[in-house]
Amino acid sequence: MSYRPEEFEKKWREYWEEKHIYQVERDEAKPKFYCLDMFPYPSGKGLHVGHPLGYIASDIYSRYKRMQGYNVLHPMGFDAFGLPAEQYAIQTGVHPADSTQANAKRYREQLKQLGLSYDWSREVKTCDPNYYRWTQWIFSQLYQHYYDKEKANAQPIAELIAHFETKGTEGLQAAGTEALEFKPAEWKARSKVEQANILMNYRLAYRSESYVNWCEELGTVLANDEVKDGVSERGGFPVVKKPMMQWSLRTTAYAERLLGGLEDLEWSDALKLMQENWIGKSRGALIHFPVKGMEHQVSVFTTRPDTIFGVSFMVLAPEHDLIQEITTLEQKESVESYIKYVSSRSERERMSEMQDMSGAFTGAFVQHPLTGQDIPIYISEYVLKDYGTGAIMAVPDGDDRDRRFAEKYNLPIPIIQEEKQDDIYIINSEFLDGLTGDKAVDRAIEVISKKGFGEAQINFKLRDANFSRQRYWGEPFPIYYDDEGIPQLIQDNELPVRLPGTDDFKPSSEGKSPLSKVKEWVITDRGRRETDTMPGFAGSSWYYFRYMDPHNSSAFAGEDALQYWKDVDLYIGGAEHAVGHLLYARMWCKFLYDIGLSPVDEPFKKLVNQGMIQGRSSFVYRANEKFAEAFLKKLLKENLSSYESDVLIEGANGKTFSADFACRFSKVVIELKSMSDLERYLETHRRDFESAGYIFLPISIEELFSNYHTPEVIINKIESATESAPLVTSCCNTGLFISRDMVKDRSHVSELHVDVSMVSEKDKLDLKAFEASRVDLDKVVYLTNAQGEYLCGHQVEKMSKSKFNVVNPDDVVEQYGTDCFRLYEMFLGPLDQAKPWDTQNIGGVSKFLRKFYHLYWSEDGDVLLTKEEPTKEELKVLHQCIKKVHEDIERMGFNTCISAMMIAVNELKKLNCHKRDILEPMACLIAPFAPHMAEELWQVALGHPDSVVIQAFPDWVEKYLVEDEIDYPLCINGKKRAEASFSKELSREELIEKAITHEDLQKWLDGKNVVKTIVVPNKMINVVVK
RNA sequence: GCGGGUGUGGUGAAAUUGGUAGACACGCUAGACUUAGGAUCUAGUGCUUCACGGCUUGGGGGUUCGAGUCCCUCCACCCGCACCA
Repeated sequence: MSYRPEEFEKKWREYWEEKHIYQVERDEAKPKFYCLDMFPYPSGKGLHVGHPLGYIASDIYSRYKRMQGYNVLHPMGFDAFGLPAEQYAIQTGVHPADSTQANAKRYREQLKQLGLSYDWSREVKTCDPNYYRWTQWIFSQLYQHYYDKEKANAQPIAELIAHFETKGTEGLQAAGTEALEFKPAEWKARSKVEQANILMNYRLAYRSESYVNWCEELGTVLANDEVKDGVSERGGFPVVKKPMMQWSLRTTAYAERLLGGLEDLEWSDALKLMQENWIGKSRGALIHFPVKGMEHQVSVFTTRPDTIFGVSFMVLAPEHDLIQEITTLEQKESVESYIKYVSSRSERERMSEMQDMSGAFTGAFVQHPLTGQDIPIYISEYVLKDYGTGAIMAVPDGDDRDRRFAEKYNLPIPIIQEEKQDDIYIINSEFLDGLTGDKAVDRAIEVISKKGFGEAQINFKLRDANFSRQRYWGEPFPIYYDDEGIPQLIQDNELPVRLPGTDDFKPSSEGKSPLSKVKEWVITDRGRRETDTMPGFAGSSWYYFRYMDPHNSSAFAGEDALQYWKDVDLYIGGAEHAVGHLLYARMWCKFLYDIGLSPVDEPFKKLVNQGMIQGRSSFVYRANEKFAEAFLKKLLKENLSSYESDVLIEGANGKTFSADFACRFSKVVIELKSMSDLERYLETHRRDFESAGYIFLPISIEELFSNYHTPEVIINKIESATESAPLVTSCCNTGLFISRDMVKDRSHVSELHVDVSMVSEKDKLDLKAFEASRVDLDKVVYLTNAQGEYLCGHQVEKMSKSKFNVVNPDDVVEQYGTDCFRLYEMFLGPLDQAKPWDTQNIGGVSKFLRKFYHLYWSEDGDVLLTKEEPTKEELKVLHQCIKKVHEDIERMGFNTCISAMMIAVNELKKLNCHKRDILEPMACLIAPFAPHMAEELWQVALGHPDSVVIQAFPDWVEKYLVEDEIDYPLCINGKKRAEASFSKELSREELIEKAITHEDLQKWLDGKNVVKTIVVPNKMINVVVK
């Protein structure tokens, strides 16, 4: 009986499930280990091969830890609220609750099929009312706290009110949106609404009118990390900045701690840097410039206060509050039209025209606090409203943008810096002259603060997170508005505020949530409910706590559970969450820590990003003849003579081609070294060609190949493709080269390359001959026929449904078995590296499993195991393997673990070893990687009554590893010239003696003097000669 | 523009602190035994040379007895951020 995973894998999965073997409870006697995967959003099409990479890695690690005696918490759940389900609902009418339910079910099945050791009894779903009840509860807590900058933690709002009543804002250290100032008496005199507004200025979850990213197409506001390149991350729709009344989280209050906390985390430097950049701390000064002839002042933040003598104009963001008040009558019109122009522009437009300076003069001036000069105030969109103070002092000699602006508007450019020996010195700046770098900055701040028109300041790029979404499928806020419009919390005992059922998910026009249309829900006795919902990151910001105690109905997690499980020891997931989820989750954790609920202030001790598994997308760019000719002319430049000739010339591998063919083909390949070159070329010139009336149509060719077998059909299909019906695909293959003539005349068949899988047996092409003539089809292929010409090629890119390059793991599992799939994903390369999915190596892994299996069983199904004493050699093989696997699992080097086991199996096979004493530990060793086979070997072959899952992971014994003889490379001047095996016991001198007298070295030593000898014990011997 | 990463055979990739470059696999070549469902086994396989040898970790330079690894410099690709004052 040979290795047939399909005959036992399912059996063991059922066995594990029946025995609840992965179910975990608190156990004070054992050390805990919390190993977490980033929970998936259950999208429509199920898992693809990229998903499981991280899951398998964390599963191997969890199983390893479990076998080492840890109490391992390894849960899974679903991030189930979010935009796609709702978009899908709008298109199809399927309620998000239903589609989410169905998708989650499918994900669960697929995950189970991968043999992952999750404790499913702890599953969480963010859209479950028993879950989001606590999301709402945590929101309430945020709402009821503010951030005390002095104590550096969150404090109850009641404290703030007490402070206002006794001291007003005096000595107040609360993080707020705006700096407010009032006396206790003034506070008491304020109306309820005014007081509520003041408190809003400090709450950690607050409502305010702010400039937000508005996405018309999605009908909602988006957080900064949900906007990429000026368009929405989901869907790629345009985004504009727009003032709106919105809920926000005061993430900025935690900026310093979010930055400082990174230090002790075991995260990759790259990831830490991404967070650091996002938080964007910078040191500088706040400087106030009095506006001439008015009470106002323009405050600016600058990191270079030492350039203050170089200021020649000021710039305000077009949204700056002061503009209305300072603009002179003469300038009013131009300022207003400029503001109007700016507000009409999308983020995309602003970004693409970054180099062009635009602006308007307000007519107002500030007075330079040191020189007394009049300095004009401009407005321009290059100054951002929400960074710093929304205004800058422009120093054209220090800043490139300021210089460009000055040049455009003919403003003076005072020279205040000089470069000498790689250092930049300040000049023409009185007391700053001759200073450089930090010294200059410090001195400037010193003088500025002494003279009282500014002070040192720290500034952050991080902004408060927008927390409102005008969408249906999210957590409702536990908020209603009373008669006076003051937001009021819904009491804890009334939670959850359930999401009402409705069939109308379309966002209403003026930026209102679909919930606003559910009248009977919105209107309550106490007032109108908040109709926005929370963003996707709300539920995912604390789910790691819920797994600790998922069924608790009186707390988000019980104290005992929190104390025991504490934090996540290992968190595995994609780098796409580097600044979104991971930052919010850290902030929520810090907040819960501040209010005494979390025992830790950082949730994820160690974090590993798995690399993306990319898909291989193939393309055909179709062009009519003119396009192709133009394209080729560009590429071939002067070579057009041969392009049109019929002369046969010699191609790459001594094969002859028509010049026509060879020229096009090889040139295209040579000129365009990669698909991205082609992409870039086409992108750059696309518009030119299109405007000249050429057709330009990207088509994927895969589906053609999977559905149609003959080249004729392929060509017909390509010809019939139109822009309205682009051809799309779903499988991987290499490229192809076809011309009409080649198809007609089968003698050319050697130049026709088609992937084997897409050709039926009788049409099988002469691939060998083709391979021999192959230039580099993987890069670019030129395709031509009577109707037009095509460029085919493929590109490695993110695996995604929209790119038609998705590979489904089910197919692979069905063909090779779960264990093989698991091993293969790990064997593909280092965990953290991005790699294209490619099944070409999978046979090797499958072979390895078979060999492993047949150490225990013969092909005929006889158990081969013997009770013989293992030899020294066999023990060495085993223990070397154990050691390597141990060490490599610890550093997440799963690919090399598998290599090590392959080596061991090859050696054991060579030794014809079927001894229990060797094979028992081997079964345990492979258990984290291939749990099904390990279980089969452990229980059936080895005859144990219990599961391999709970066995101890084998340990290596050093004495089996020692060698008596060491193979030394013998080097002359660092180059290996011979090899010899010497006893371990030999001294340095003896080794040198033996080396120098070694016969293979004599010809290298002959006539030379030995200058120096180097012996690295157990490693090498080097003789330096002259 | 700024920040980070990567670059090793035909391919995926190995190589604690500088110490035998290419482990382990795929593919390929030859042979064996067979022939059915992806076979298995043996040998070979970085390039080059008849050979001794020479060359080889993106290119160039340096430190060292010895460099994939350290330093300088240039190039290519990938990722993140981006009028952040």
